[in-house]
Amino acid sequence: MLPSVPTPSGPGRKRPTIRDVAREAGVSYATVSRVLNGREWVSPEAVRSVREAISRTGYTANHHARSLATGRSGSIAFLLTEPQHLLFEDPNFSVLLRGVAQALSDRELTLILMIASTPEERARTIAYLSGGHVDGVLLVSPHSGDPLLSQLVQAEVPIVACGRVLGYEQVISSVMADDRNGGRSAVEHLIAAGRTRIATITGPQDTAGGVDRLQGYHDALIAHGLTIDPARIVHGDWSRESGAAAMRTLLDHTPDLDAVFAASDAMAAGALRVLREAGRDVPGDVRVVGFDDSGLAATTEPPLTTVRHPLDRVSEEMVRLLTDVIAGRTPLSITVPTTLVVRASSPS
Amino acid sequence: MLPSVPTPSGPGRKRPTIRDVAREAGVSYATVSRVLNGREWVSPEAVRSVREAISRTGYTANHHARSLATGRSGSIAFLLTEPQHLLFEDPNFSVLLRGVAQALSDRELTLILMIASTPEERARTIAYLSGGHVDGVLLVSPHSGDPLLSQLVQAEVPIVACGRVLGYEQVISSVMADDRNGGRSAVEHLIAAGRTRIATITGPQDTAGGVDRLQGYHDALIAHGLTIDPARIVHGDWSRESGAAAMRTLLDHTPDLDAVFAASDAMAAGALRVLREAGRDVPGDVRVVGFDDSGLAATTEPPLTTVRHPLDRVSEEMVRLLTDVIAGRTPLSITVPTTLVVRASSPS
DNA sequence: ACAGGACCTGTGACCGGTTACAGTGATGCT
DNA sequence: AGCATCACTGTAACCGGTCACAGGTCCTGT
Repeated sequence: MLPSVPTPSGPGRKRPTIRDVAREAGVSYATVSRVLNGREWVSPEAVRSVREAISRTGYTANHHARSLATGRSGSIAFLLTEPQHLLFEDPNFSVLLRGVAQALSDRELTLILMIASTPEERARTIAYLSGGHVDGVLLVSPHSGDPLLSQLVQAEVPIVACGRVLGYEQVISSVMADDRNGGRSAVEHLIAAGRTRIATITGPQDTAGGVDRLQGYHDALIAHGLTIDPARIVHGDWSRESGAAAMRTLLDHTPDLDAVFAASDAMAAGALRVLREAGRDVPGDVRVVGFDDSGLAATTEPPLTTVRHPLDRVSEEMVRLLTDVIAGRTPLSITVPTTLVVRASSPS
Repeated sequence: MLPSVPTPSGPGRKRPTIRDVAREAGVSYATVSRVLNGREWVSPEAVRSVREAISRTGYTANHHARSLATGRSGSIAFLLTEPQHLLFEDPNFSVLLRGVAQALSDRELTLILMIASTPEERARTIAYLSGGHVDGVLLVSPHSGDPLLSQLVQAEVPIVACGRVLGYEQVISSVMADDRNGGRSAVEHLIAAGRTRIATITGPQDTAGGVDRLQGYHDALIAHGLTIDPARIVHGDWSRESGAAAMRTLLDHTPDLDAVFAASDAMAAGALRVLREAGRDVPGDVRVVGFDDSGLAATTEPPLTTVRHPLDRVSEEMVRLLTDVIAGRTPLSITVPTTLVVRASSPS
């Protein structure tokens, strides 16, 4: 007989429990539990009849009960500590979130999205996370001075951060792109094209990414015997507007520049606009290279040569690392390689 | 005495339970529970000593145990049924997610992000959601034919969708922008500027938004005695590329057009690029109006006049509606008003 | 024949809360 | 004084799972 669609719920019917299944299958509830978890010895007939009873009753396990009994929740918090308007507008953030969601889904883990910007939210978050409701926490670009960090560490929650967390390297695992070599390869690409008066628009210098990408710029110039001119280094905050502002400053102070390395695509896009307004041809007069290879990069005018920030790899590694830490591995920081993507703003 | 920082956890120490607090406070655990939930009669001294014991022990309630006992989980699923690469790249999606996250956080509800694109994911999702692990589900732009919908409805999970769900109006609450009037106001703005040969690039016609915005276009033309020329209506899929393709078709078929209403900003941006390449001046030769007022709109060249899709209102209303449905209110569909944002692509 | 292991199953305690119910003093009312 | 009521508190059952432990078969080896 074809089993009709299981009817897990109906008007007054309650959801079937493991006891209901046991009764249906004519075994004890412990046996049903064993079949469900598949770890111990159960006779083939018992397995079969339990399976049948499960599909007949439309049984699904109650995660809350299971979590209570095992102490494992099967869920991971994705925690945002920055004011969220900054993050949600960042296309990189969306890509990271998507990757993490997928990686967790693949492992049958549940993703809990938490915001901790206001003081009350932060207090609630701490209580929630240290309350053992999640098995681990993924942090996105935390500020190293954030008191939340020390509280989480004290609560001994497994944590993996996106980006090195200065001062917590021993206790918080992290995954980050190889920003330094990425920056270096970007600038070397400009040098290889014969440019020598290369400016840079940096990211915030209190983030590991901002520091490392600038360091890569230094590395490349030094390696090729070029002098580092402080006037050619202007700081931005990752945003398009800050990139535009920085570009104006650069055109004012070092008008003879022949290339720009921007530490984010958004800043590069702002720079491109200012260059166009100033009548500079890209890439003829000035070559431009960005960083991230976000969705933006392919649609600027001209399309942007950029360093690909492999966020899909990063998210996958974050989840892998977190499951390792949950399983007891000691914290670890890993770096994933970047690659240069050449487009029209600085052709090869 | 200043109470030192509570130490909720330490090397071997287990988290304190309600029993530990009761012992500390010298009352029974039922009394602690009563204090926690604050619903019944408890003497002031008992309240005080329990409060003290709680802060002394650093107690936080175990949500799993509470959910098990009450049948309420305090968490809401944000469910994505579309292939997620489509959604995560959409800036509107990020804004909606941010709004929902904030609205849930304000109500002390937890947001669980779920992806249901592959068959296995869908099966897991159904099991999870109908398993009573969440109190409600927020759906983002579900396809009306999706079998997931009927299963969720059958499982009697409270649902609120973003966008009307054709065929489920009676059982699934929804929140949507007033797309029809938004489209109408966009086109009337063009008519008011003296344009008469107005084309439109629509969204997919199997989504409520796509249909309604086109309907608004019809409404405006008819109301002002203009004829509807099928050659001036081309379909897109919301994306920039489809907008560009549609614009090329329009320039081919009705080169005399003097205005375009695109049903999304991304499509409008694609259209702008094609118009510029074709040497048409915007807004001189052709006026362009978009829809959504996404981040994109302010950064196009020229900046885009657009209909503001109030996603912050939408997300707030979705959560409000969902809590109502969970509390037993019958399903309801609501519409939030749109407003025209005038920029350079069609100045006033 | 019987000890011992492999295989399988059921009982009952437990996870950490909520809540129905039964009780206890103190007070108010007749 | 007697009794009902109010204000408060504790006991115990329950939510739906997991798992340690104690058996019970059956087979094998001596």
